[in-house]
Amino acid sequence: MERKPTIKDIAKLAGVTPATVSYVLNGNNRVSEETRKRVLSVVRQLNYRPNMSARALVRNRSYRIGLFIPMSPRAFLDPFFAELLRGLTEVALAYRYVASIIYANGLREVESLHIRELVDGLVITEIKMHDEYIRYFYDKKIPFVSLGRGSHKHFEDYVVADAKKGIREAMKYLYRLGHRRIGMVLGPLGYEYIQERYRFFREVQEELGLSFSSQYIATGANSQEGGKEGARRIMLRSTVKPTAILASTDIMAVGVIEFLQSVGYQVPDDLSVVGYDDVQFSKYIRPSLTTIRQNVYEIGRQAGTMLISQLEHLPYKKPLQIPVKLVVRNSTTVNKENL
Amino acid sequence: MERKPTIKDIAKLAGVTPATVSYVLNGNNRVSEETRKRVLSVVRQLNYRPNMSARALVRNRSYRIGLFIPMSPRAFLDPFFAELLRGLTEVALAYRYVASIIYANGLREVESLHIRELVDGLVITEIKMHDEYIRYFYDKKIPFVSLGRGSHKHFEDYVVADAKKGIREAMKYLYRLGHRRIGMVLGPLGYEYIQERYRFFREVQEELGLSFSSQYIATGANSQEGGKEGARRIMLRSTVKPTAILASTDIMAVGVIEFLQSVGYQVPDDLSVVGYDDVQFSKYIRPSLTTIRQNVYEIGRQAGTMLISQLEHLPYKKPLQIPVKLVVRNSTTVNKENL
DNA sequence: TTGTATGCGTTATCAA
DNA sequence: TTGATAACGCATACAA
Repeated sequence: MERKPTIKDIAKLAGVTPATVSYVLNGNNRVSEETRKRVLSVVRQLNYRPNMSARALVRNRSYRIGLFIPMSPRAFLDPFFAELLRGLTEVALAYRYVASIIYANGLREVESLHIRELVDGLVITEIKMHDEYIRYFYDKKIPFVSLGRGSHKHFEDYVVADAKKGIREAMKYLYRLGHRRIGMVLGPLGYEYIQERYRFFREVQEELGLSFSSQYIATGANSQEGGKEGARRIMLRSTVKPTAILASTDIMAVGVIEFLQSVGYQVPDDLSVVGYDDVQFSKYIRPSLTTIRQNVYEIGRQAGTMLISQLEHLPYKKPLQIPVKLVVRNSTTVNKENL
Repeated sequence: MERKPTIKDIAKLAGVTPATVSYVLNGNNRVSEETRKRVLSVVRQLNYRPNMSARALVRNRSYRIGLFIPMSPRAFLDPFFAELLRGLTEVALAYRYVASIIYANGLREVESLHIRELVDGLVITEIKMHDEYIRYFYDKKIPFVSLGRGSHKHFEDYVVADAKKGIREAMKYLYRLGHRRIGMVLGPLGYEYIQERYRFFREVQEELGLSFSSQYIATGANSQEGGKEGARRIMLRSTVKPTAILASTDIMAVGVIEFLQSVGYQVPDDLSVVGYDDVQFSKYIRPSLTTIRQNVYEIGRQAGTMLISQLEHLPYKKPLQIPVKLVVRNSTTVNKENL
């Protein structure tokens, strides 16, 4: 009979009661060094691992964590989430948790989900109306970690990428290539991370002593179409054209390139284009895209660790910032005006 | 006090014992219609939902299912898995299960995972050495559903796409465009789904009365590089060049196109190229890719339903076949030789 | 057709 | 420092 050993088996073999075994396993220190050793040796010997269902029942936990994703066609096709989930899953399994996607479209759908029956806590991504969700989960006392800071005062359980450094690297790189008139095509400003990328763009512009012109800025949907449209507006209304364009996401950069090519510009010879994210297709398009890469997998890992630490009342550092870096490919080159 | 109602609360209010409530909830029909109604009404009234942890403990289940993925850098960047997981997650949640990724690289790593502690069952994807995994899980009596059939005799819990129909549509489409010399660039034949796509290619060739020439066939890694290499070999060794090439995956098609362009061919004017899968980047590359689309989301849903039905001993149809369809974009056009 | 009693594997309370 | 024992919420064998 190959039945899995239970806490009782351990207790019997170690000559103690289940309670004592439980104490040992849970780091309760009101137990003598001697019995602790004895118990642990039996645990190893039988390769005992606590039954998570039983533990879940008595501790009123599910040992599941969720990656909260706003339901939208885009969401799941975005490799960003897949990478995130990979990182999250990995730390989850290490702690004997399980990570799952939880998706819902809007707070009303969230209400109907009975989130606490599904998971012990959530990692929420940089969704639209981010603040609303943060407040909601905060008020409902649903444990969560946020990707992106939000605007709440007393909330520090978040992980962010060092977007400023990314933007700065990209801009400095363009600057060194001789670019002075740098435009930006932005996604919807309702998203915190878009706002942030724009703000840093402005700040770095100042650092570099570049003048600002609203002619070179356009917003649009976070899509290929949006990128095309943004590029079109910038190119049509500017008398002196920009020599480089930074897009707030890779997918918009694709649109930018497409528009430029459609009206006869060569990328990067006539105009350099930089993306943001480094999603999978960035290296497949022609020209391959120079872009700012976030280590999304690492973000997932850190967020997962933070969430589980919070759930288990373990100490942890918060908030957390993850580095980013510029990946140079073929959509950028020297500004020939300066040659 | 807003405590969640338990089975005891229901029992008390309905004037029965917890056992009776349990019978009603689990469809045990040795209970009178009258008490059943009474119980159900109380259940609805208190919005009672069984505690899954308790149920998990007593039934020795975790109510988690896993999507088994061979750990590899490629795996997670592949939108195929993301889509699959989306479908799986959706049915899982409907049944109050939770879906998670389980990844491992090789059977040895699987061994160390204690899979049955993590999940009640798996959906396994079309991995290399597929058969080995099928046999392993089969022998270990770990419930699972396979994507792709494998070669086992008495195993029918699988979901497949109708690849033959997809290949046929693509080839017929090329045929109608005047193409007669159609080549194929293939990924590693160790994968069942690659073998299958090749086999159907051959069968449809016969159907269409096209002659076969091994000159037009090349295999390589399932990657952009592999696609380039395959196209190179086909183009170098053939005296009469093919007018169209079918790639076994989109990513290989990208490589094929890249090679052709690099040696001065125009796609689609000189050569038409067709991919398979319709992953995200297929519409972003230039020319955008004509490809065979599988409804991966639906495959995920069906596989999930099959797995849960198996776990819960519900009746279900097996095996299952999902339709595919050709998506025509800009990498294919009429064969000008025939104009 | 329904109730009683017991067990699932842990953790936690209270004594000892 | 340890042991009995009672929960946790549900399912089920057996009795009534």
